[in-house]
Amino acid sequence: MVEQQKRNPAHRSIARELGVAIVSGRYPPGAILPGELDLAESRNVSRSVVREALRMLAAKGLIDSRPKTGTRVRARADWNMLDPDLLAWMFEGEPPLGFVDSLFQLRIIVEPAAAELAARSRTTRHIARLGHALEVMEEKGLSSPEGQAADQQFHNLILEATGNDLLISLSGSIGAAVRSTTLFKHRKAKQLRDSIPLHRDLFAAITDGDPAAARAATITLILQAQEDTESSLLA
Amino acid sequence: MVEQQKRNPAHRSIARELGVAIVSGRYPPGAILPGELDLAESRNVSRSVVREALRMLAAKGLIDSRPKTGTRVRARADWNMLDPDLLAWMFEGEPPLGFVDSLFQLRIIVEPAAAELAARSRTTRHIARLGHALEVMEEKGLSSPEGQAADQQFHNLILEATGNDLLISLSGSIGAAVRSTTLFKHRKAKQLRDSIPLHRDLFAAITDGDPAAARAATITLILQAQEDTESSLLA
DNA sequence: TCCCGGCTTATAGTCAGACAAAAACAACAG
DNA sequence: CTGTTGTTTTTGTCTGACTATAAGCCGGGA
Repeated sequence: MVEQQKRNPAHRSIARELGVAIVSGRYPPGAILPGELDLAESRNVSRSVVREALRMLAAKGLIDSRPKTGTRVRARADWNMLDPDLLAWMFEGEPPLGFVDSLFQLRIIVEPAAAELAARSRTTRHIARLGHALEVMEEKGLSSPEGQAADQQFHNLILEATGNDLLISLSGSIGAAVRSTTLFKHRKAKQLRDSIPLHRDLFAAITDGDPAAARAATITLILQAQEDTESSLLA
Repeated sequence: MVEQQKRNPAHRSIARELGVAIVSGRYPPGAILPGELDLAESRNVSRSVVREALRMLAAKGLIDSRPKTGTRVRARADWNMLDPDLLAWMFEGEPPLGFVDSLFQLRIIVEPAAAELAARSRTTRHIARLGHALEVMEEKGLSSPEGQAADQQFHNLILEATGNDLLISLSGSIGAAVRSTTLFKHRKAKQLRDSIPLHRDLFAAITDGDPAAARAATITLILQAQEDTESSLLA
């Protein structure tokens, strides 16, 4: 079963390129990007491709186009920071330290509360799938790609168990960002603490239907991840 | 100072129309929408306009296009539920009751935590602006457009005071959705309880730098809004 | 002097038609 | 039955033209 590699239409890569340029500050808020014709010529693509790329960025709140004025980068407050693409673009370059802090602050707000909800409304189906993900993590270890994928799925399953569509959507966004920070962790840190026992605690709390324990286990888990991540960013 | 009315390019309205059709279930996940040429002809626009609209929907995670297969509606889990446009489209028709519940569940998770943070890291500048918004609310009342705008801004300012970009972005999304539910409240409910005293409590807690009180006041505020909203939805 | 209305003009917005490329499906050969 | 090859449908890309919009200038009037 091979994972279908992502197709790559021109408008997608142009959007990515411009998106990275914007979030990395090369085109700061208020700046006006080159005209559609210039962009098309410099990238050797047609104007339609450029326009479709710009529409995508506009849909994410990054830019605003109007005749005569051109295409202007909108204020950061208007950006859809929780868009998975946008988060991924943020981590293309070096992630600003403050941004990593913001991410963990959001996780520490959302995920413990979600774990609490999950402990209340989980079904046996959820428990089974969580158990399976945990097993994979234990067998393959957290350094392996399979183990990391299982880790991702473990956390996604918890949010899914809450039955709240908005939280599930957050799951995808935060997950994408966490995937990126995990890269940094494993790139720089020599020795990471083993988080599998903590995952086991969390699993037990959810299985037992113990919201308070689920919240506590999640908080511990995130704080540990934060310490590991920050120490590797400073290295 | 007139509020600039929103420009309305064709690709935007087509995107809106298709977006509403998708979130309202007329094109359920897995369904394949009509070909670009059909869409263009039936809407009396050119194919480029349709394509740009589709790119916008794709950027929000709603659809996925590929040659030969056509354009397919993606699974709900892939949608960017926190996108302000998407939230607005959800409320175009009648908002599903479960969705309103999800929204309040998210608010009760995020906003009290944000108020706590705000009480810790607020600056005098924030306090001044919060105070001003509160004054406007008191003078104009919550039934007036100005009062409601001030209410919105009050809550946005709190999230802004946290200094967390991701939370600020959530502010825009949640705010857009709340604006829609507020419409329902005032449309159907005869008498709403006055929430201004609660806002005053919250303001005082943030000014005093009392995180626990800020959390408590916010919880009360949201619960009251939830009760009012749900009673008007049932009416 | 200052304000207002019309003019100019650069830029995004829209249109039309053509060809390229991907991929599902069918037909065919082994 | 299986692998391969061709066919065909649909999105993807290109080109070039025209339209609509709005910023900024310029001139006329209070």
